[in-house]
Order: sequence, then structure tokens, then C-alpha cells
Amino acid sequence: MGRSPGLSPRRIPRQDRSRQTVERILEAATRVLSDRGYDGASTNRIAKAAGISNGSLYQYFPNKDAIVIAVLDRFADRLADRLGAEIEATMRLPWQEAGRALLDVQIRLFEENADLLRIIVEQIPRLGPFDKLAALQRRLTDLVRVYLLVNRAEFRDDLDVEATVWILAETVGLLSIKYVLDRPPIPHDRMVDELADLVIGYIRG
Amino acid sequence: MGRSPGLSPRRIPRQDRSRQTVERILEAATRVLSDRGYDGASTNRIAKAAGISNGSLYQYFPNKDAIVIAVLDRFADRLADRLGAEIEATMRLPWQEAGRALLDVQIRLFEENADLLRIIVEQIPRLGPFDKLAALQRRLTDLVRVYLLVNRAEFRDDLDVEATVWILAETVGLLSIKYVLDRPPIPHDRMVDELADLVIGYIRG
Amino acid sequence: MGRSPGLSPRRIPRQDRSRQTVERILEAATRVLSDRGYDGASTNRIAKAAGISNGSLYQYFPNKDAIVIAVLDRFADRLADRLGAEIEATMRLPWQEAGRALLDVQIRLFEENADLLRIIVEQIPRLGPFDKLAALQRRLTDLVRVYLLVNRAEFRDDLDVEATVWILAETVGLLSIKYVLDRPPIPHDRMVDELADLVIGYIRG
Amino acid sequence: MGRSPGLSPRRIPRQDRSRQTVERILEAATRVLSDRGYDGASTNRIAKAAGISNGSLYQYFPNKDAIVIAVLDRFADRLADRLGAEIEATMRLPWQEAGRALLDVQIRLFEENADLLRIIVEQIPRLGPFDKLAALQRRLTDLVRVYLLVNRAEFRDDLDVEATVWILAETVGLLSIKYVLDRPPIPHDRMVDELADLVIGYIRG
DNA sequence: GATGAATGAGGGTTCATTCAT
DNA sequence: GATGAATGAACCCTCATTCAT
Repeated sequence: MGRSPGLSPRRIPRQDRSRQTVERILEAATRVLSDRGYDGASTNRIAKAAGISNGSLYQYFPNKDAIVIAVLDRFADRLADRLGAEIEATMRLPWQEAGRALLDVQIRLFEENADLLRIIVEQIPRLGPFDKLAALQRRLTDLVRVYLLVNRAEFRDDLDVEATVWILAETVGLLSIKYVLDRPPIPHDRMVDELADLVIGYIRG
Repeated sequence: MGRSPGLSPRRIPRQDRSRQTVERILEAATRVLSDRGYDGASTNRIAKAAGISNGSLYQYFPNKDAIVIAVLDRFADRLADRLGAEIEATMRLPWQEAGRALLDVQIRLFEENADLLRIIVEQIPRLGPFDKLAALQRRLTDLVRVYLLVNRAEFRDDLDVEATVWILAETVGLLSIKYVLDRPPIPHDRMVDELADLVIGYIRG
Repeated sequence: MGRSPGLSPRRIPRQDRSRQTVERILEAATRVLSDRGYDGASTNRIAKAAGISNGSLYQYFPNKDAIVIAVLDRFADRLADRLGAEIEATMRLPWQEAGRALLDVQIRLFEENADLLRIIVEQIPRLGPFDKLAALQRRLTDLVRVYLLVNRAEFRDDLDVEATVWILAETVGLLSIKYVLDRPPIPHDRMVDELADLVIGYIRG
Repeated sequence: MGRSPGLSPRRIPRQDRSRQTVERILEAATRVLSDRGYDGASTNRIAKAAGISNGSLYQYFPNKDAIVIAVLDRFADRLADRLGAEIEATMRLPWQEAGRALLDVQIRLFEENADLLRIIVEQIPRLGPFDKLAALQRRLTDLVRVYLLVNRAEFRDDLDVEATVWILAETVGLLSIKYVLDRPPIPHDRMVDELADLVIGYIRG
């Protein structure tokens, strides 16, 4: 199932100028979304923030949701880049250290983008399940699965891999987000430790 | 701290007819919300679904959000009733069993109201926090804290109670919801077991 | 030309209770009108202020404007009573003194009912030309005409009676109202004097 | 003291088409206001009368009252222009002649815009005072004050300038308006004469 | 391409009036 | 008579989208 046809960028920009305009639109949309929420991000406001005319928006995006999706995709791409780099950097470490490092980076990335993250979590109506954030989540899930299978010997015997993978991935993802958005009185490093404990306690059994 | 006055129901119904109408409004609103989300739940649609005129809505509620809040309050009340009954019923069991029973009931309740739960989770945060749901969450958090303090001897020494309480409450809440909404291929009972393992592994250390 | 049929009280109350209810409605309507203006005086609010039900209003008045007209009529009746008494009391005085006394009373009456007067002047949309306020105005105009004719000898020769009557009546009426509503820094007695000077200067020529 | 920001025109039109549209809106609004009054002048009706869509109204005006105010401002500007010209033209005449000429022009202007004038007088006070009309009124008041002070020698000794100014300005303004709206059987020129007599009789004492 | 004017369906809400009890 | 629940047309306004230049 591909994405519904109305939601992909309308044209692949060939010229630099076009790409720049798309970039300006996305930056503006990110800003407006972060500042005023989904409902407050009218197309007119985005256009004005991008310094282009109302109508020009529709040269590059078929409708408002396509812009929002593009913003999310862009955000997901950046997360993916930084997490991918971290994965490579820690690939040869023992899994506990690698996992801890990944946790640390993920929470840090969320903290750096807390405004947008809040909008994504709290305000963006679901725009279909095929966005890149889901892909990123799948990628991290796969990573967890691989770790789990490779190091199976160290874990409890009755471990149901698929159930465990789902629970671990969601636990880590949801708690990281909630931590950043709710700011409970737990310092960053302590949070990472606790999350690591939670995970290790679970798979050790 | 009561809710801002503009959001409480407008009229205390005196006649039976009135009470029926309010009931029909709330049922219709629940249905429309579940089916079409917050933005799709226009007052016109709710009125039509309730089989009453648009204006009648405003005999009982001062505005749209008051209707939505009434729906959520009703939902929270039902959750609270059933969870409260379960808490009483399991109060004298060992904490592992009591906790497991509560998990079981909570997930079951969520499963029974999955549509509405999805709306609450995905779309309602836009409206800000809701007293009654927040109160329910606090109540459960308090329960966790008490369990933790009472049975402290059984857990690891370095346990930071407040951090642990936060993490436990959020883990259990978020995962239960996510489980019901995403329906991963994990059977209900298995899910309860896994959650229990997750919690126990964490606090045992 | 009678008043359009929809604007007369619906029934002539036979019983005391009915007359009392009408009175309560009119009092409430006067209060609500004075306090909240024409647009703010919804039928529901008037009913509540009168301590009766919404629907009962329509037992006594066919529509909202009929209520407003009745309020105006009641106000006009009271003005007429008090001015009538004053006219009788001053009938035998020289016309200057009589006129001055009438001016004094009229402004005083307006001052006592400034709130309602403001609403009448500023907010009541024209409800047809047949209300009792117009009748009162006509009555006073007639008085002026009589004074003028009776004392014609004292005035300038070229005096066009009809034009003069119109101008005098309107001048006195409009200025009295404006004086009460705008409260320029002129004391009551001075205002009466000035008005008298204005009138006398005009008809003396 | 500028007007509250919510009531100024929204967009400074750049294209000719825009200016035309604004013009059509104002003309239509004037027409609809004159014909149906403030309450009857719904935005929908104004839009339809202007031959444009409802939404277009809001490209140029932030809300209904801004449209009404623009109509009034336009009217006040025209009055001010024509009266200003007349003032200049008569500046060097003796004050009696100048005053008479101004009276003549003012009543003539009112007569030309009787419909709109009726709306302004009867319905607009609900919206509160209007800067430009108030400014025009002040300007004329100042003129009266200057005349009075400059020619003081000719008037009665006990003349209280401020009270006299207020009374003169209001008398002339209110009577002119009333004359145009009520159309008593007094010819235009006669009315001007009578008003002049009224004024002169008053200040001569 | 780009502009910005124009569109119009739909939103939430009010309130004078009617109707069933 | 009296009640108060119910009605529904009309209100002002927004905004994603399209169109003429």
C-alpha cells in the first residue's frame, strides 16, 4: 500500500531555487508548527513565515497535510542520520554499552527538538501509518531484534523474541518521549540508567 | 481546583426527558468522536447523530469542548469505578498477584473502549489535561508508591522511589495503551505476563 | 393606521394574578434593558429576571418587540403623568415661569431614568412611529402651540407658528436628552436657565 | 488615540482589482445599511450585494464592525471635505453670513445622505463613538468657540462660553439631523433662517 | 513560476419562538 | 396557565484551496 497520491510532494524540484524554496517552506512550517500547534499552523501563516505567497505553496505541495508530513519526514531523517551514526560508532562495543549510548543519544535528540516533538505527539492528527517516523521506529526495532538474537545465550530461556522486541522498543521509545515532554524530576543521566536497568532486568529475567 | 466555569454542563436536567437527551448527546458524541476524531466531531454531526437539533446541544453544554470533556469524564468515571472495585478486591493478595490482576483489568478495560481510547490518546491532548483522567492516573501512581514503600525490603537497595514510581506508572500506562491501540501479535495474557516481568525485573534489580 | 397586529399585548389580563405577572415582566424587562442594552436583553434573560418560565412570556406578549414597546409605553405613561401634574400645577403662572418649571421637571425626570433613556435613544431600533413616547411628544408640542398662540402679542410679528412650534419642541426635547446623556459640565439649574434663554431669545426675536 | 487595532482595514490593496473590490464592498455596505439597518446588514447580505463571496469580505476587513466603521469614516470624510471647503470659502465674511452659509451646506449634505444619516443616528450609537465623526463634531465646535470669543463684544455680558458652545453646537447639530430625518413641513431655506434666528437670539441675549 | 485575490463550505454559537407535558 | 425542552434559521467568521493575471 503506497501513500495516498495526494500526499507526496507535487514535483521533484530540479533547480536549486526550487529546492531552496521547499527548504524554506519546511523550515517555516516547522517553526510555525512548533510555535502555534497544528490548528494554528494555517497555510497562510506558513506561507508568510516562508516569505512566499499563499498560492506558491501549492506549487510544491498538494495540500496542507503534505507539508506537515514533509516536516515529519525531515525530522525523522535527521533523527535517523544521527542515530545511524551512533549505531555505527558503537557497533563493536558490548551490547550493554551500545544500548546505553543509543538511549543517551535518543533522549538527547528528543530534548533538542522538544517543541516539535510535543506537537508531533500531542497535536498532529494521525496522517496515515506510512511516514518515516514509523520507518525509523521499525529500524530501531530491527536493531533490538538483532541484539536479542545474537546475544540470546545471556538471557532467560523462555524469552519470546517477538513479544520482547515489541515491548522493549515501545518502552524505550514511549518513555523517552514522555520523559522529555513531562520533565519529571529525574536528571538525564539517571533516566538513562533507569531505562537501562529496566531493559536489562527485563531480558535477564 | 475546579474546571474553568465555561466548561461545565449548563443545565441540571429536571425532567426525565432532559436526562434522556443528555444521555443521547453523550452517547452520540462518544460515537462520533470515536469514528471521526476531534476535528471531525462537529456539533452539527453530534446533534444529528443524537437525533436532536443543533440548538438543543447548547441547552445542556455551553460549547463543544464541554461535550467532549463530559464524554471523557464519563469514561474516566467508569474506569475509576471498575479499577477501584478491583483494587478493593485484591487488596489483601500478595502484591505480585494484586498488581497482575490490576494490569489484567486495566488492559481489559482499555480493550473494551479501544476506539475512544485512541481518540483520547491521539487527539485530545490538544485540549489540555483533563481533571478526572489525571486524577485517576494520580490515584494509580499513589498505589504504586505505597506498594513500593511497604514492600521495600524485597527490592534493590539503591532504588530511587520517586524516579521508580514515575517510570513504573508511565511504563505500565503507556504500554497498556499502545498495546491496545497497535494490537501487536501478543495475546492478552502473555502481555500481562510480560508487563509483570518487566516491572518485577526492574524493581528487583 | 393602527399598530401592526403582532405588537399589542396578546390578551387583556382579567385576573389580578395575570396583571401582576405582566407587571413583573415589564419591571424585569426594564431592568434588563437598562443594564444590558437591547441586544443583551434576550427573552430568556427577561423571563429569568421576572422569575417566570421562558414560555410564559408568550402568554402575555406575542414577541420580544411587544415587550420592549410595552416598556416604552409604561415609561411614557409615567412621564406623561408627572408632566401632566406639573402642567396643571403651573397652568395659571405666567408662561415664562410655567415653561421654566416644565423644563426643570422634564430634565429631572430624564435624570432619574437616565439608564433607560440612554437605551431608548441609543439602542432601541425603531419599532414603528406609533408609540406613546411620540404621543407624549405631540402633547407637549400642542402645549407649546397653545402658549404661542395665546401669547402671540408678545412675540415677533413674522413668527411662523408651525415652524416655531416644531423647532421649540425639538430643541427642548433633544437638548434635554442630550444633556442628561452626555453630562456636559453645566449644572442642572444653569442648564434650565440657558434653555429658557434659548427659547425666549428665539420667540422674542 | 487610534482605534483599537481589531477594527482597521486588514489589507492595503496593491492591485487595482483590490481597490475596486474594497470600493464595491463599501458601496454595497452603505446601501444595505441604509436599507436594512445595522442588524439587518449581515455580512452575507453585504457580500451578496457587492457581488463577491462572503470570505472576500474578510480579506479586507477583520470583522463586520470594521466594515460599518469604514462606511461611516468615508461619510465623515466627505462631510469634512465639503464643510472644510465651505469654511474656507466663507472665512472672510461677517460671522452671521458665514454661519448661515455653513448651516445651509450642512443641512444640504445631510439631505443628500438622509438614509445613511438615519442609520447613523438611530442605530449606530450601539457601536460606541466614532473617531472621525467625533472629530468633525469637535472641529465644528471649535469653530463656534472661536466665533464666540472673537466677536464677544457683540453678545450679552453674562455669556458662559463653554455652556453656550455646547448648547449651540448640539442645537444646530441635533436640529439639522432631526429636520432631515423627520421632514417637518418647513422649507429648507426657512429652516436655515429659523436656525439662524435661534442662534442669534440666544447669543444676543 | 509566482502572485494575491477570490472562493465557499463548514465551523461554533445564539436566540426568538413553538410545542409537548 | 405554566413549564422548560426543543427547534432551526441565521449569525459572524476561518481557512484550505483555486484562479486570473
